[in-house]
Amino acid sequence: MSRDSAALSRSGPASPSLHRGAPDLRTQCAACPIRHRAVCASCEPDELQQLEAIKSYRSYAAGQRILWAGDEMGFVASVVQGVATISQTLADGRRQMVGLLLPSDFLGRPGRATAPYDVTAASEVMLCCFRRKPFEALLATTPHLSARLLEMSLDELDAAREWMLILGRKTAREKIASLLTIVARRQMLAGLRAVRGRIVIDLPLTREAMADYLGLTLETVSRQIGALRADGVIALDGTRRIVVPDIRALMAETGDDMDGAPIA
Amino acid sequence: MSRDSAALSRSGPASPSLHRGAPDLRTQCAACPIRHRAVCASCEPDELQQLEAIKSYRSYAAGQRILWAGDEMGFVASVVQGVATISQTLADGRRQMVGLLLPSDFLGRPGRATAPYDVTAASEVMLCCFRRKPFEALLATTPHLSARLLEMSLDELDAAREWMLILGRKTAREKIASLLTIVARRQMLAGLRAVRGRIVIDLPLTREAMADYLGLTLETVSRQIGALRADGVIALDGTRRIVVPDIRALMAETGDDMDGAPIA
DNA sequence: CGAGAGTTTGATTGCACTCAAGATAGGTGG
DNA sequence: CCACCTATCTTGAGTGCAATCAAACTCTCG
Repeated sequence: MSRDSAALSRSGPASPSLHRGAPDLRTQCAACPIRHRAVCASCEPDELQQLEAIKSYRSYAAGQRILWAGDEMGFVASVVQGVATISQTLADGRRQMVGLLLPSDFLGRPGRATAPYDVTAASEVMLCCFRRKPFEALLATTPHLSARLLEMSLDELDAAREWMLILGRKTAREKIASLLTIVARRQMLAGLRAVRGRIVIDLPLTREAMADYLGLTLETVSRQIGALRADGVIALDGTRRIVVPDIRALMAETGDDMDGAPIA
Repeated sequence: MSRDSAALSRSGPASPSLHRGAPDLRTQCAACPIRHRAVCASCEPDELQQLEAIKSYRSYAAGQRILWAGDEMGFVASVVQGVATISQTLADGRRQMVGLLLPSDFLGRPGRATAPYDVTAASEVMLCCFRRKPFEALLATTPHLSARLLEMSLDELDAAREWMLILGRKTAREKIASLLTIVARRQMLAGLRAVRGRIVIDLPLTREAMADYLGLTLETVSRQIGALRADGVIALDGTRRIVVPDIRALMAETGDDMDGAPIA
């Protein structure tokens, strides 16, 4: 998972690196890969300038904790690159992932000072962090920002509700197919890998992380992925990369109504 | 469930009644029971006046569908009174509740024209409906409104995530205890029934609706409620009213960390 | 008092969990 | 370059919790 991460992580794995002040390409919003999908998507140049003044980049190594539940949160952030997970733990250690953060997703809640969930980098992750207090001030005076945040929050709520259906009512096999479909859809929206029906899903999640997403055990995840492979619905390229020869066949395994749009 | 509903429903069960124009007590926001918790909570008098111009009340009988997935939505609304459910259905009929609407909760999504979920009245329900288009216009010009809606959406997202943990990782017994705890907490926040530890939960949900909430079957719900009763954790007053002699004992059954605030 | 929805209880089944080895792969140091 | 080491993943056997199938019971309500 550190195939192409050399350029990204210059700091040690233990402490996030701060690139603030470096007149790097990455500090210019205009060249930002998530410019048109993140919370800042509808901001005007002058509004971006205000955001630039309170932002800084932080990188995290795969596996590194970004936040612990209960931590003081001095910032909110956009995910620029990589995948992070939001999870909750029961008294006896049972864990459930409650959020999957992909590039352009927003992390943190304005008005909340302490993190209610654990956040962990699943792959190499780069965040664009905004100091919380000034961000909240901007939010109050910048409709372009608050309207976009509302829209993103409502999208997340929809995603959470789809996820509830998966957790509450789907079989193990349907859960796996649903997860793969969801990630494939997100990757397509981000403009990646749409090669004539043959879709490659890069899922930097361990079997255990998938199990925590789906409310299963890692053994069941492994068995069901094996079964989908044996049935020709998916193929594996290593353990973390999944090739889907026919996305419609995969979607037929999710248990959903097939009324929705083909893929996106 | 129609014990005290005579004053509420003047319309037949099939078609919602519209009280618009009647200079009734209920049409005055100042006297509204959810005035300080709903989406309009932080609005100034002049802003309320603008809302009054686009609002109307609708009542629904217990069991009546409020919206079907795919329906055109001409309005968004606040729940004034009663309980409604938001649910999703799989191709073969499996159903999962993905939202529980209690008084002051908001229904609908600005910018969305068609309902993605089924919405059903679980008890007698009264909605305060705002025509969607003018509401969206107000939202764009009224920070008091949009900020409150953002806050409420983020609260709902938190609730959805707590719910995911319940669906994904809790046992049947823990699920029941969690549902009761959540409803008890909401009722306390609404200022009801805090009689010296002895809490009465009015849950106008059938066993089947609870099952749809928790990702269980109605038989399992019945059995686990029976088990909690047999263990003295709860008592029943009819089938829909639950008495909790010791809320801490109930919360101990949820599987959660007991770090959180006692009740609220 | 009968009808029907809703609820409870019982018997059995089955899917996913648990416990337990192995297999594979990525990374490290000799 | 290879052998090793640890993570991760796969596979197997047996169990258990909740689902399923089935029937009796209990409220309201007409």
